Amino acid sequence: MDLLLKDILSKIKMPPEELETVRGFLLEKRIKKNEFLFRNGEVCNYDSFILSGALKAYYINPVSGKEEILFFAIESWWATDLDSFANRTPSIYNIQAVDEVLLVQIHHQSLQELLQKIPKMERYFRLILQGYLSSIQRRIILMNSTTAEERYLDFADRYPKIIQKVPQYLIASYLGITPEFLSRIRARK
Amino acid sequence: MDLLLKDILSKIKMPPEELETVRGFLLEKRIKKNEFLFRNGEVCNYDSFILSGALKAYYINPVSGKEEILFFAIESWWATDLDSFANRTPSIYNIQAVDEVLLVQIHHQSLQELLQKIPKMERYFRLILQGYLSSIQRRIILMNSTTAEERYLDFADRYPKIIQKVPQYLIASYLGITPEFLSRIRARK
DNA sequence: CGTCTATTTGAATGTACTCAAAAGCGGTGG
DNA sequence: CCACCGCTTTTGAGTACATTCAAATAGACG
Repeated sequence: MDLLLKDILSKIKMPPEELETVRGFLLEKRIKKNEFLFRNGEVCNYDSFILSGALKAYYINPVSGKEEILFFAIESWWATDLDSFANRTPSIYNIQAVDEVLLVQIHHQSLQELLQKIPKMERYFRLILQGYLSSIQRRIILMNSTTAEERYLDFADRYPKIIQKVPQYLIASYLGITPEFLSRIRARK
Repeated sequence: MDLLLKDILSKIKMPPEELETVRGFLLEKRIKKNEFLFRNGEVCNYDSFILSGALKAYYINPVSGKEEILFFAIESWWATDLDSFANRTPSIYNIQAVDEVLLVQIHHQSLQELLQKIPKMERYFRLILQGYLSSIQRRIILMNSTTAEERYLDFADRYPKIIQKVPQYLIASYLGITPEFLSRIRARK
């Protein structure tokens, strides 16, 4: 839990007693390998901050019927389907534990109350979103302007921790290529 | 300017006198076809809300040397390089007017003051970011799981206004394909 | 050790790209 | 009003990057 409180303090100023109030809205949760945070079709009720472990978000390609990775999330990241969480709509993807994961969660309803009680937290979440928007935009640029090989090298460079714990066929899926082709890319280095 | 104030009221509650305070932080600006909002390498000092017209954001592919469209923006959208604007770093792309554009702008410094004076605006901008994050994530899914043809049909369907004003080779660039290939796609319908 | 899953290798194929050239189209000036 | 210019779109031929399907290896785990 402290990892989250530290993250908050790194982004906004907050006196200790307010921080304790924030703590009161949070829940710790442990989920086992392969368990789901939520599934396609459910409304996502929690926003989850990762203390340790890794999650994968994926959807099923309606044409091929295969799993496709949307993103991975590791410690210090928030993971949710924001559209589902914020607008109370069924999620279009799944989030599942890659290994054992320790989380801090906040329920949708609690978040509304927290934002009401401590409006400063609006700023915290705005800054979080801002960071994600930059990184996802960077990913779009990468997808449009580079070959699979460059994307793989960039990913390996940027997220070595993920490469270590996640099987190669999931990395391939994240990069938008087949596992066979990723294998060939790695072979020619 | 009213289009923006209406947008704010559609997302958060705000008494008229506060809304007038917000107005005081804003500037109207008209830019001509092909003029730039900012260029690659500059720090982006304004966040701009579009009242009318269309903008394109693009970067130069370092390998091919060609322009690649990151996004288009039309009325009721905010346009900026958020990373540059928020973190005072040089922008990695350009934003240029596709036709004559009417904007409401807020300077980076003014925004800090506005957020201080009217913290409710944190919420407005958080909600804006939330919407963009959802739509950009949707775009990633589309890029990974569909062919160029499906992407074009989806785009044509979703943004008919943009199709009307933007030349085809820019649409191709946005979709991550060559103009020749887009031409062939359209031919086979 | 055997089973199940993940990775690698091979061959044929497809989607999209490159380069080149032709055709279309809109504006401007003679 | 037509001719020409510059720019966009289309068409053609050859090529490259990445996929599919199939089969062989390699690894992990009970």
